[in-house]
Amino acid sequence: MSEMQKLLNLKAPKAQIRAENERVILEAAETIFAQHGFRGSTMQMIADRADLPKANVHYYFASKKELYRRVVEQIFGIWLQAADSFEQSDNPAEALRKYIKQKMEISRLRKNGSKVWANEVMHGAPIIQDFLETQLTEWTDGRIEMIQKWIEDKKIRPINPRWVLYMIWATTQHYADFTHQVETLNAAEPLSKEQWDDATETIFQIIWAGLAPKSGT
Amino acid sequence: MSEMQKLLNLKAPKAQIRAENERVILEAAETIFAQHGFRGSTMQMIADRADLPKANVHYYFASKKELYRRVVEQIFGIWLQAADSFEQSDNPAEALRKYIKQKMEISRLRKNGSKVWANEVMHGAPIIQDFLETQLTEWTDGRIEMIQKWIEDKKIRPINPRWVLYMIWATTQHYADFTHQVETLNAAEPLSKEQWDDATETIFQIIWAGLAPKSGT
DNA sequence: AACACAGTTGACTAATCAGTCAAGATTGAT
DNA sequence: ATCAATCTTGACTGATTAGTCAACTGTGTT
Repeated sequence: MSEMQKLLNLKAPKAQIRAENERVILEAAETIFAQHGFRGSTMQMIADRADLPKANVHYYFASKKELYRRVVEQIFGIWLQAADSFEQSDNPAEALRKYIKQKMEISRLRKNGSKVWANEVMHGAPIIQDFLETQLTEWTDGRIEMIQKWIEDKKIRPINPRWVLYMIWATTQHYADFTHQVETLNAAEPLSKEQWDDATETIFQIIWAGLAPKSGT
Repeated sequence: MSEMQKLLNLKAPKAQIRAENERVILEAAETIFAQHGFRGSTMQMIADRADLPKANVHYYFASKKELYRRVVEQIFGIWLQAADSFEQSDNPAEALRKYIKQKMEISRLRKNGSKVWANEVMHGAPIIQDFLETQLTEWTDGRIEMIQKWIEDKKIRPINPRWVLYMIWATTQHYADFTHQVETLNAAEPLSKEQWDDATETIFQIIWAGLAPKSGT
C-alpha cells in the first residue's frame, strides 16, 4: 500500500491490489525501458520508480523479460488503435489526415511506448517478430491494396503506396523517438500545442500535395 | 597479427599495426553497438567480432565508454558530409534531391552508424549533447534561413522549413533504423537496388510536390 | 478465534562483465 | 647481439544485477 493511501487511511480491496500494482509497475517499466533500453534498465530502477521493493516487482512479474514483453505487447494495442483511423473514410484526403493526426497524437502522448517499440525493432524485434510477420504484414498489405485502389480510381497520383506508408510512420514516429533532438533544436523547450498542431498540418499538407492528382487532370 | 597474415607470412610494419587494429575494432564496435545498444554490448562481443583478445581491445581503447564515444564521433563526420550536399545548388529542387539522395545512400551503406546515432539520441544524447547544441543547431538554423529565402523568392510555397527538415531526416533515417521492419514487410528480403532507388525517388517526388509553388501562380 | 491465502520485504546467491595485471612475444634501432 | 618500445594475452578481481527465499504482515472467511 502506498504512503499516500496509508496517510489517507484507505484500504485497497484485496481484489484490486494486483490490478493496481501491475498497472503501476508496467507504467514505471515503460518509462525506464524507454530511457535506458532493455539491458540498460535494472529491476531496481523500475522498482524505485514504481515505489515498491524489488522483490515485490518480481512477485508480480517473474522475470525482466516477461515484464518487457508485457510492456511491448501493450504498445501493439495503441498501434492497432491508430491503424483503425485509416479505415473510417474512403475519401483519401480525409483518411490520411485522420491517420496522420492519430499517429502524431500517439507520438505526443505516448512517447515512451513509441521509444520502446523503436528500440525493439532496431534491435531486430526479438520479442515481437511474430507480430511483425502476422498482424503488421496483414495490415500493411490491406492498406497498400486500398491505396492502390485510390490510384486506379484516379483519386491520387500513381505512386508506390509502400513508400508512402513508411513516410508517414517515419515522420510521425520521429517526434517521439527523437524528442530529445527536436527539443534541443527548439531552444531546449518541449514543443507547444501550437507547434504540434502546425507540424501535424504541415506533414499532412506535404504528403497530400504529393499524392493529390494534378489539378489539370 | 591475423591468422591470414601469418599464413601469408606478411609482417605488418609496426607503425601500421595501431592504425589497422583501431580500424578493425571501431568497425566491430559499430556493428555490435548498433545491434545491442551500449549496455547490451560487451567488450567480449566486440573483441570476438574484431578477432582479437579482449585485453587487446582494452590496450587500444581504455574503456567501453571511450570506444563508444569514438564510434559516435565517427558518425558526425558522415552526417556532416551529407549536410554539405545541401549546399551545392541554389535551385531548391536540385538541392533537395541531392540531399535526400545522399541521406538515403547513408541509410543504405551505413546502417549501423545510423542505428547507433538513433540509439544515442533516443536515450537523451548523453555523449553528443554538445554536438547537438552547437554544430547541429547552427547547421539547422542556416538551412532554415536558406529555405525561408526560397519562400520569399516564391521558389517554394510558404511552409515552416523546420518540419520539412525533420520530415527528410525521419523518412531517410527510417530505412536504416527500421531495416528489420522494412525487410520483414518485404518478404524477409533486403531491398533491391531498384527498390532503394524507387523509394528515394518517391520521397523526393512527394516532398517536392508538397513544396513546389502551385503551377497557376 | 483460527485459518488460508495474498501480498510484502530484507537479505542472500550465482552469473556476468568491465577493467587490470604481469609475463611474454615481436619489432626495429644501434 | 642487445636493448627499449610496442604489442599480445590468459588469468584474475571487484562491482553490478537478475532472481530466490524464508520470514513476516494484512485480509477475508468460517
